[in-house]
This record gives sequence, structure tokens and C-alpha cells, in this order.
Amino acid sequence: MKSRVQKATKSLSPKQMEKVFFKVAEYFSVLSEPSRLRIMYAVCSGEKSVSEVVEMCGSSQANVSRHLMALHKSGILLRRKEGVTVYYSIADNATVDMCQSVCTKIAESMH
Amino acid sequence: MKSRVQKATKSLSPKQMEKVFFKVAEYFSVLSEPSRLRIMYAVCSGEKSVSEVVEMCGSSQANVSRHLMALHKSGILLRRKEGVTVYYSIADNATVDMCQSVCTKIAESMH
DNA sequence: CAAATACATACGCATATATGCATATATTGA
DNA sequence: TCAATATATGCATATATGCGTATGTATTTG
Repeated sequence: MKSRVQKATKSLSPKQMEKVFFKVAEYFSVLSEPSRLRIMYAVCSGEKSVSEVVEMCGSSQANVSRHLMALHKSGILLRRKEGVTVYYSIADNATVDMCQSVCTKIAESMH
Repeated sequence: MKSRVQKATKSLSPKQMEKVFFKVAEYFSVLSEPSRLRIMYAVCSGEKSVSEVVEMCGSSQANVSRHLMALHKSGILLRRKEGVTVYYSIADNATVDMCQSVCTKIAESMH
């Protein structure tokens, strides 16, 4: 086996490859907005309600709600409703780890 | 220490945090287009000239050139000129590894 | 110098996306 | 039922982004 990438994509038809590229792009796209990263940072310390995130991020309720929903629809955040309150939490720690890696690399390069 | 994220962001002022969020978003943004992921896939198997990538991706020369330049300007690809020919290559294998992880996860969830 | 080759870029257009504002929906309690 | 609270969403707008087309720039060759 030549590379990890070949291992990951072997047995995928060109059409399937296109689909994967599209989905991966979509995934990164969700993480490509400062507002959503700020929200991710708020939620990654533990499950939070919308209003808690609003409080922590200083953005408007409408915006936070929309971004949380986008993060949820992409599978990055879990959503749990309890009465009127909606709680969001990290679906997969791998996502947070990935953000953290990039974050660290960039923070280092800023010195 | 509570979490890796706190470790990564400790000693950063709110202003610096904002800057990091912005830069991380920018980084993910570059990887959030199928065309650029296709190009990354072409280049990750080894240094490639622009025309080689054009050949491999089936996109127009102008487009490939623009995307390669974007990937280079963000630090993801290295650029080397040799005569009229320009060669691009992966700057940091960590980026490819990251894409591959996401790719695998998504490819699996497609079954 | 002229032509060919390889790559980069300006321009215009179509589309996507983030945001503010207002409003809708859902749940709870009086 | 009415009011209050928490969240979601429709609409308008400003901005960003991708792409095709055409053209510019740099290098090599005859």
C-alpha cells in the first residue's frame, strides 16, 4: 500500500470519489466561519443551551441558533430538547481534536 | 488541566482568540471546496506541475491555477518554479492526514 | 525578435452565505 | 386562555466566492 490516502479511497468509483469530496468540503465548510468556531469553543467544554452559547459568544440569538442548527445538521453537534430549552453538545470528540490541532499550529505560527 | 482545548488556548487574550478563530476559519475555508480537495488528492501523491494537475482533475487551467495559488497562499502547498513550469507539493503531511481522516469517516458513513 | 509553452490574473456574472430585523413556534406557568 | 420564555425561521441585503473567458507575463526555442 502506497499511502493512507490510497487506502482511504481504494475501491471507490470516480463518482463516489466526487461524492466524498463534496461531503468533505461541506464538512470543512461548516467549520470555516469564525462565528461557528467560537460556538464550537463554547460547546466543547460541555453541553450548552442556546442561550448559554449566546451569553458566551456575544452574538445575537438568531445567529447563534442558526449556526448551532447548521452544526447539528452537519452532524458535528448533537441536539437535545428539554422543555423549551434546547441543548447542544459535541457529537464526536475527533472533531474537537482536529480543530484543536489546527488551532495550536496556527497559534504557534502567530508568535 | 481540563481539556486539550484549554491547553491550546490558555494565555491567549480574547483579541488573540478572535484572530486564531479567524485564521482557523480561513484554513478550513480553503479546504471547503470539492475542486480544491480534488487538487489536494492529485498533489498528495507527489509533487505535480500545474498542467499535470489540470490533466488529473479535468478542470480548466485557469481554475486549477487559481486553486493551487489559494492553497499555496494559505500555506497548505509549497510552490517551486523551474523554468516555465511551476510545481506544487504538500507543505505538511498533517494536512493530508487530517483530510484523510475526515474522508474515511465520511466514506464509511456513506455505506 | 517572433512564436510557442506554461502559468497567472483581471473582469463580469451567477450563486452562496452571513447577518440584522421581525416574526413564528413551542412550552410552561398563572 | 394569556403571558412569558426559549428557540427557530422568513426576508432583505451586503458581501464573498467560484467559474468562464480573455488576456497578461515569463521562459524557452528557433
